[in-house]
Amino acid sequence: MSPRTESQNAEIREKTRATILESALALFAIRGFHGTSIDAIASHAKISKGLLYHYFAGKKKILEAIIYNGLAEIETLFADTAVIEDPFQHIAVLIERSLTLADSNEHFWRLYISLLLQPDVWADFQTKFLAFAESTTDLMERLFRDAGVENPREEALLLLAIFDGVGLHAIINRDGYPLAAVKNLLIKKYGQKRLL
Amino acid sequence: MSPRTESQNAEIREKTRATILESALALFAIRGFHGTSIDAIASHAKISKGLLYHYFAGKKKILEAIIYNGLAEIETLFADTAVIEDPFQHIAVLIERSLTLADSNEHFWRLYISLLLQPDVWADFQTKFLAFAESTTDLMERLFRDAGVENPREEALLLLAIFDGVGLHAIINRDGYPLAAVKNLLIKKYGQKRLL
Amino acid sequence: MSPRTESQNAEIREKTRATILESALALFAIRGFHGTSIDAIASHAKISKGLLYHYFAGKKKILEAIIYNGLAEIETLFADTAVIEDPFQHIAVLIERSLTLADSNEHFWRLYISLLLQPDVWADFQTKFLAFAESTTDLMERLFRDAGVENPREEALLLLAIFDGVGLHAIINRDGYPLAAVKNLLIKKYGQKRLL
Amino acid sequence: MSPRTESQNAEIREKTRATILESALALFAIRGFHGTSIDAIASHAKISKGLLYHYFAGKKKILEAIIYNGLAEIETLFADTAVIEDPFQHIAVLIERSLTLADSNEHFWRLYISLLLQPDVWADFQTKFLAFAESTTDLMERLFRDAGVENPREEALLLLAIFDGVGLHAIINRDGYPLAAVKNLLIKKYGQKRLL
DNA sequence: TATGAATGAGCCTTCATTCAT
DNA sequence: CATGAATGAAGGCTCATTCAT
Repeated sequence: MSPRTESQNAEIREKTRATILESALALFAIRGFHGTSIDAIASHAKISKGLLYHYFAGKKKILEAIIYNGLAEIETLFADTAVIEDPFQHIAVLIERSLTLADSNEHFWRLYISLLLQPDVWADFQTKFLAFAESTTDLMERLFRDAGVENPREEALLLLAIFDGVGLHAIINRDGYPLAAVKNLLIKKYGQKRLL
Repeated sequence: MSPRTESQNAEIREKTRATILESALALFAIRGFHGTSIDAIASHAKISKGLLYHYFAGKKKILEAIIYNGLAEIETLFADTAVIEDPFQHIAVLIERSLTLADSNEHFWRLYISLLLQPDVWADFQTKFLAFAESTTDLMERLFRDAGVENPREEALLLLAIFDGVGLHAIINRDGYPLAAVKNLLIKKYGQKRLL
Repeated sequence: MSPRTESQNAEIREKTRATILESALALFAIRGFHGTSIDAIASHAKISKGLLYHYFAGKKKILEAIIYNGLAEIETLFADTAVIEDPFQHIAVLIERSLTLADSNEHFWRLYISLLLQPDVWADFQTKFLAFAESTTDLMERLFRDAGVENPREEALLLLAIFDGVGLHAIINRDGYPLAAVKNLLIKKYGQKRLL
Repeated sequence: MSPRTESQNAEIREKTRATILESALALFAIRGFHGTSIDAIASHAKISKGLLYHYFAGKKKILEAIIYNGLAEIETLFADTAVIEDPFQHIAVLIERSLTLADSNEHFWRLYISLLLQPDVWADFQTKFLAFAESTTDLMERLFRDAGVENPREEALLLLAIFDGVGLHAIINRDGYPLAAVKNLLIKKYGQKRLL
């Protein structure tokens, strides 16, 4: 057999890497970082332990890659909302997308909250996240201020807390949670001139 | 010499037991269940590993005792609010107490959210908690209905999500979070006839 | 209350000591020396661990006392057979008593065979036992020689092996073993002029 | 570099597995199951503790494998005797092989008797063994009946007890035991028309 | 005489990581 | 690129023994 071409190899690499990350995320999310073994990840990804170490230097590096990817995805999701001019519509879109995110990225969500609660696993992440949260809060505060709302800072903090709270409940209750109804209620409350 | 009296022993046992539970909670909260070793708990409690097993049959039993105590404490906190007649005042008191709880019982709070997110550790807890959540939601829904609010079920779900969301943020940000201001905003929004 | 008299104390001591030894024997016999914990012995004897150490300096000392008692009992059992003059009758009585012993002292029997097979537990015992076996073999050999049997040494070794073999099977099969029938067969074979 | 071929791995596994079983048997036999640590087995086999668990899921599984192998070996040893037509010769061959076995498989022998005496370690084995013993007894009874001997059942039970009794003594006395002489005596007694 | 809290060494087992192929 | 055998440290748990009362 002829050897693989370089681009074939690159493709394989990328695919294997993705498989590992998906497997690790699925397990970390449900069992936690310490509760997930390298063996379990390799099994889930259907590769050997040795190969896994070819792709990632250690368990923590896998976690780092997951977080990196996850945050990037989130940033992408919100990147194009900046062009929305009307602050109320902007807020409505943020509500819509945030809650959709919790629904579609359940695993990442579980992991990310867990990591925030247990800073011991990876203190770095704490810092990185707080920076992200800070900038999001600032954006939201600006929107509320532009909308002429009283106490824009507190309203911003509250709405962001609502995102996490609703996301949390939606994930925990899973099938039983009326996410759409709650989302609508929120949009009704926030997506118009007079805050309810 | 005569042996210790039974009450002397009971006192010793109660004290040591409490120390162990406190130590375990402090560690579980920050490092997670799997991330906390029995050794660490024993060291923190300043007792030997062996003695720890004299008090608890295993790591999981410690967790169970912590959860049991924690839930009992929470139920106590809300037990006497039933007598409040005015639904708005009732809601205001619930807001007040819930958020105070997150602040004062930070460790339990961290642990409890983590457990909900990682059902693998103790599936039992999931069930027990969902029942608790269900009954709380029902109570809250009734209050909103009594208050003549539209969509009482969704409003109830939302407010409970807010409790957890704000609690989460308060805990994560710790010193930087203006919990009092957010609490006031909430009370202003919910503690009066016309929901804002 | 008046203090106990010295003789009352002595009585208590003797009784407690016996209880401990019985409990230990029952457990050692079934679970083995290493498989039996001090805790288990104390529980079985319904006394505290501390008290147990008042009576015996350690686990091994308990074993020693058990062996000592057991061997003494066996020696007693055979002591008065020396007066029997007819070698065939003598042999018949030895068969009778040996096999009865296995039946009545099951626990000691189990323990004693186990110790012989696992000399590591207590090498001392090995020596002590071999001496006992040697003297028993000599006695038996003399009986066979007096009876005019060919190969008295080998016959002696064989008969003693039969004792242990039958005892072993009787114990292992317990209820299902026709010990009486086998005993009769043996007495028929050995208790008469012409060996069968 | 390419990974080891499957057959290379199989060879390694088989070899290491055998080493572990041999080491474990040697130690279990002398010190008993509870008296033998995993550490001791690994040291004896000159592998790491971790590797041992790569091969066996636990201490008990090692024991099971040993028993399984041992019983298979014994069954092999007796499998081809069925063709012998003359019952006396058949019995003589069984005597020969049984006692040779005790001599050559000393370790397994020690272990197997110990396990029978201490059913607590592995109750399953008890059952499995009793079935084996039952079928052996049936075979032997048939032989005695074919040979026209009186009380064939009791004679069968007795001879099997003799196997175990002589084996036991041969093992305990080790170098000092005239196994050949006793074996000859037995063959003289049993290997001919008129039982002695 | 009697109790049971307390200790620490050691045991069984798991797991992140390395290495030979 | 890929495998799985191998290691060693650490984790959960047990247990003989000591000690204060």
